[in-house]
Amino acid sequence: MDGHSSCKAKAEALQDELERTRKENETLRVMLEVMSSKLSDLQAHVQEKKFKVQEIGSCSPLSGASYYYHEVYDPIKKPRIEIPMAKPSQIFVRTDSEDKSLIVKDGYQWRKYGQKVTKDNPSPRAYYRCSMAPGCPVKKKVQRCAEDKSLLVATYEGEHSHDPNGSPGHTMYSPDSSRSCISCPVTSNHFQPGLALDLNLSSPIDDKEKPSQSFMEDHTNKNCNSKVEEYVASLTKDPSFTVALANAVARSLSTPRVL
DNA sequence: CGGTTTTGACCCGCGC
DNA sequence: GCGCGGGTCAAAACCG
Repeated sequence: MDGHSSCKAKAEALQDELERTRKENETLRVMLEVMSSKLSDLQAHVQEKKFKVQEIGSCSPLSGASYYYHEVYDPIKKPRIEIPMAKPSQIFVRTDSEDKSLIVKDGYQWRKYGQKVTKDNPSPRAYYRCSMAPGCPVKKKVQRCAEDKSLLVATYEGEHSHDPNGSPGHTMYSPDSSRSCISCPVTSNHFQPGLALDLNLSSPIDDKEKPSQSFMEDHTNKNCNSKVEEYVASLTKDPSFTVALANAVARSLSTPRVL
């Protein structure tokens, strides 16, 4: 008699779990749909930007130069403003706000040549030059975001005259190229997740910056799952994401999408 | 000992 | 012309 009741209890437990899994699957399906929706929006956005860049290139007296839109985070005026300019690019890196070092790990070796406190930001700005190849013209400025101290803003100028391994060449790796990795989404109100790039593959493996591209890839692969978990966790904690999720669900119910 | 960091001084462009 | 502010220089200190 005991065996029979325990079997029944097990069956109920399994059914409960099955139900829970179904609900979880449903939730994940909705999230996937939202992600797909956002991806489509972003792709449309990128296409729009490309079109604008082409327009600027054809109108500008300096149309020979490569121009693109520079995304600038300006917490005082607007969440994001876009200024057409020649080549400097910005990345945002989430770090520990207690960490005083202005180090952005991006696969290159940098030599610091100056530090200044600027008027609009109490945090000092650090100036770096690329030290991987003599004569490499690339410079970068790193400064903490005035509003969000845990956020580092790195501004790059110029293009590397060598590859990330330090060997000379003209691969023209640039921080704004596709090697960027979204490893830690920024969920501040001023940012849309995915628009803030984070190159800081924060790992205690080695404090030195690794100039090896393969290191970056290996590291990315090893941490891929945990990063995805981190990403999902941060999304579910973000109230704005919850609102966006609700809106997206409402939208998908009113206008069914064909994927 | 060589490379890097720190930091005060200096330079230069810009607005008034 | 002057003052301000951002960017760079360069000597000293630091570090592995």
